[in-house]
Amino acid sequence: MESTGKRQIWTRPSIPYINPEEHSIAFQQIEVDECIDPYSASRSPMIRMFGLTEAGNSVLCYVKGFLPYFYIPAPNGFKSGDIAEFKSSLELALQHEIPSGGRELLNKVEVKLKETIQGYHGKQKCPFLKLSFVDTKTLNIAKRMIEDGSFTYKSREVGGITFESNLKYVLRFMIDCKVTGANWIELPPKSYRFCAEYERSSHCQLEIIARHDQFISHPPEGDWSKIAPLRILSFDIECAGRKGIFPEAAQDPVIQIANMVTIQGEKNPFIRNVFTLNSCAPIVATDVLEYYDEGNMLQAWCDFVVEADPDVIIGYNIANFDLPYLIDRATHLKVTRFPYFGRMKGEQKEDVHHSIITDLHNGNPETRRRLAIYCLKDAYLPQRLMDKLMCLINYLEMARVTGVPFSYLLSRGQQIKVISQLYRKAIEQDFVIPARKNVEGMDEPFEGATVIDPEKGFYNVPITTLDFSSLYPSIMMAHNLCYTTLVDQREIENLNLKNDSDYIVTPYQSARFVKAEVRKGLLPSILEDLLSARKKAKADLKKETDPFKRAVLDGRQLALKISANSVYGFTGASAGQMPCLEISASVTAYGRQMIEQTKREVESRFTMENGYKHDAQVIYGDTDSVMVKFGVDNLVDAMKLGQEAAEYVTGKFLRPIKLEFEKVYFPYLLINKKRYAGLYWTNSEKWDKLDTKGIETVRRDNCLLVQNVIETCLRKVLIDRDVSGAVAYAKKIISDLLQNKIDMSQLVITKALSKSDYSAKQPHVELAERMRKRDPGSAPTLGDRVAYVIIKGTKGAAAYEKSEDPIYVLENNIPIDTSYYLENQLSKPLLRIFEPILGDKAESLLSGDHTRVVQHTTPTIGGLMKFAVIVPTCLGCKVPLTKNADTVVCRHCKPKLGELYQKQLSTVNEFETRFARLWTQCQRCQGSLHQDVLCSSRDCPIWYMRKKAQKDVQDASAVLEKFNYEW
DNA sequence: CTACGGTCCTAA
DNA sequence: TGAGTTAGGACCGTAG
Repeated sequence: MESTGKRQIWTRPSIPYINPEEHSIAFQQIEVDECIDPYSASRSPMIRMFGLTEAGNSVLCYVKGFLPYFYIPAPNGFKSGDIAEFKSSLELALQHEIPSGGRELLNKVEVKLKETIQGYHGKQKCPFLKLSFVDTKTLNIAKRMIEDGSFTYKSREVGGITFESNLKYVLRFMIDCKVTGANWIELPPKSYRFCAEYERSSHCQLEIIARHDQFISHPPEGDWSKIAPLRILSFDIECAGRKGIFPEAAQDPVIQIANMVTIQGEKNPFIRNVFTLNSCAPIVATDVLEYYDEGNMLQAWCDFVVEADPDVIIGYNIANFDLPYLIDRATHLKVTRFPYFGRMKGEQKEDVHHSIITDLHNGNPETRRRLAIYCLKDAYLPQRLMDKLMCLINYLEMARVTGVPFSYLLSRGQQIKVISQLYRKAIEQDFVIPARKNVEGMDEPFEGATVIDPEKGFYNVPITTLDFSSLYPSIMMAHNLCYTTLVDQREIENLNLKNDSDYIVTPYQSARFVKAEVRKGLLPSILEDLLSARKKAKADLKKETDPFKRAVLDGRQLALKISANSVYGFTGASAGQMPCLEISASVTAYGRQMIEQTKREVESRFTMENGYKHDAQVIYGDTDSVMVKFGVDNLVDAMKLGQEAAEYVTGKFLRPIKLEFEKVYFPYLLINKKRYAGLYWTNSEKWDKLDTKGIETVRRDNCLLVQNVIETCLRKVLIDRDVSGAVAYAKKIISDLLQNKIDMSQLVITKALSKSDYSAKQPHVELAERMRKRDPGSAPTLGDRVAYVIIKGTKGAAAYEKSEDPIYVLENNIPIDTSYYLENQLSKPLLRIFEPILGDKAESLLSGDHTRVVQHTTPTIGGLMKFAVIVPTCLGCKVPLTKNADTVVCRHCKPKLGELYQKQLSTVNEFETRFARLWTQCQRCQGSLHQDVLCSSRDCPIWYMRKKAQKDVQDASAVLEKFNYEW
């Protein structure tokens, strides 16, 4: 044993005595997946539930006996006596496709009274055939044979359409057995048995076999909303990078792996250790495990992970950097057992273990990709870890609310969550859901929301904002919009339905829906459940004092809100599983009417004629909000009127539609549709924040210079109310820019490379192509963000000809086209901000002394900047020196050589210090300016600063070398 | 020179 | 196989 550190006991609590005949077992499942029962002759599908008990024992529960199935409408005149004949006929057809040696493929055919959710047809249940199969493969073949008409029964094609045939086995199981994501499962006595040793396949403490119809699935309510004591491993690696080079697994050893294991709900980690290569000074409250061979260290770490047996593994960017690095490194060192760590012994997976959370970040794919969980470092630790645990809890709550398994939240989209809920609602009322056959081109676009024409300008008076809360969900509830309530003219006549009393006509092409009194829609019920649950969660949150319970509740209310909002998107997803334009287009049509009506109501009520001090004016509005200038000059009045207006307008609409007063902007800068900034007040004492929408500060396709300048100017204007200070600042930056005083990291622009085939030439696309020619390996690929700077080029050259890789620019001393940055990046955003405030005077920003620079940049040779030669200049007086001479000073400055050497020496030292500092910072990008960024992606200002610093060190050292020739 | 389409990214 | 929606500003290149 190389390790000199003491090993603690890390294992889980020992297993209590459990007698399956007498005792029940309850556990919280944290993941559900499917597998094939290796001990069944028929290779039956089987469910696996991973989880842990309240005591913290890990559980793997196999659930047997659940068979996949789907429905078809029973053929005309089908009687229960026909079942046997139908069954053997379909069995025969299946046997023909899948020779199974006589083994049964179609397990069961049953007649069930069901109703399609598609359209209102007078609440009539009809006979459907429920077809259960021995496995999913067979199910899919049967589905195809029925859908394409190749299966016939009594010489007639059967159905064509199938119902619920595209629901995945795992989700089908969960829905039927009322299992939701991450809920508690109870196995009553006599309903389960422990696996025999030979049946075990995991490191879990309890491996159990249960049946699908003999367990209790507890809804996550009351006591069952608790969270089991998850063991959470967080780790962080350090590589011994060669000086100035980003670590590569083939070269650079892992020198340290720091780990913490925390039990969910406990304050402090119960394991803190560091695996180090070679010796390491003791660290407070941390076990130091020293190894003298890297392979041994990696192997020991792997064993540690197996032993600590975490339920969840988190770390800063583990999925993108740390884990791949460790695995590559282990491969390089031939640590063969390495990639096998995790819960399942032997079962090798190419991807990482199921319980590894690669992504705990809400937002778009981009922010998701650069997930930062935390760094196991310094003082950041407790808060960062806490944040990520909260994140984990939010996900658990999302899984519970929507009913999907945990992993779906990371790997699947929004639709599956709605589908899960829809199925759960549908099954209660014996509805069946048609499987969408072909994705043919029915994608007629539909009209979206209204954006009120803005009265652009700078408002130095309070602007009150009124918002409809959950607009689209509330519209669907108020008008009972659903698949099950949509009714056509023919059905209206058949069933003798009366307009207004039985059904309503929506503003979208006269789509009609029956009212809730005739039939309550499924979607409105889902939304009601979600929103009332949210109300409850928010109320409980108010009362709760325990921070963990608060976190659970907050995660819950957030999950409920997001879920409610995605229902509309689901009905409008033309390429999705169940698009319904009548619903989605009616929702937006109502929304358009409502925002217009709100504007009218506010402007006609709050008038001087009605006794108010001023006439109110709606100066802007988007989708579900209106910005109102009541004309008052103070926050208190603006808020009071906002409250009054919200209540007044709410009264004009159907329940549960509600207009709310939320905030006042003061001052408010309205630049354009979807572009504004303002100081945000929810009480009249203190502003909450500077709110910025759509403008350059929040856009990723701008360089940092533009983001920072605009941000600073907005703060100076809106918070400090210092317009002249903002102007002076902007002028200073422009002057700095033109004098090349701006660090290149501020000038890097990044844009996503989203297609492989572009019609128009663009800077990032052209650069990616050029980089591919230079070095296909390191060039950006589809989906990457391409970083570039604009360099000097021939006069009139297009931007796409002047884009260049920032690294290349640094390494080759290529001059930046600063005037491009002024004219094409900075000037328009600055003018847009200052024009509403300064009027025509804003133009002076872009002309004047600060824009006149003595140009002493190197002249360029033609357009081929790559070959530009930097003429060496004298260190003392900057006079150009003769080419090819290995000198640093001209003859006049020779006497000052000693002094200049000292100066150069300190420059080198300075650069080295700076480089070292940036290197530390860059290793994990902590504290990067705006977000957690992936260092290895070229989308990180610190990374460029570090690159630049590295080059500075090299250049300065080279100059220092040259002194050798001087004496 | 203007108009317009392609592209990116954001608001809601 | 698996994918929420539309509105809209801003920039750039190119056709006319």
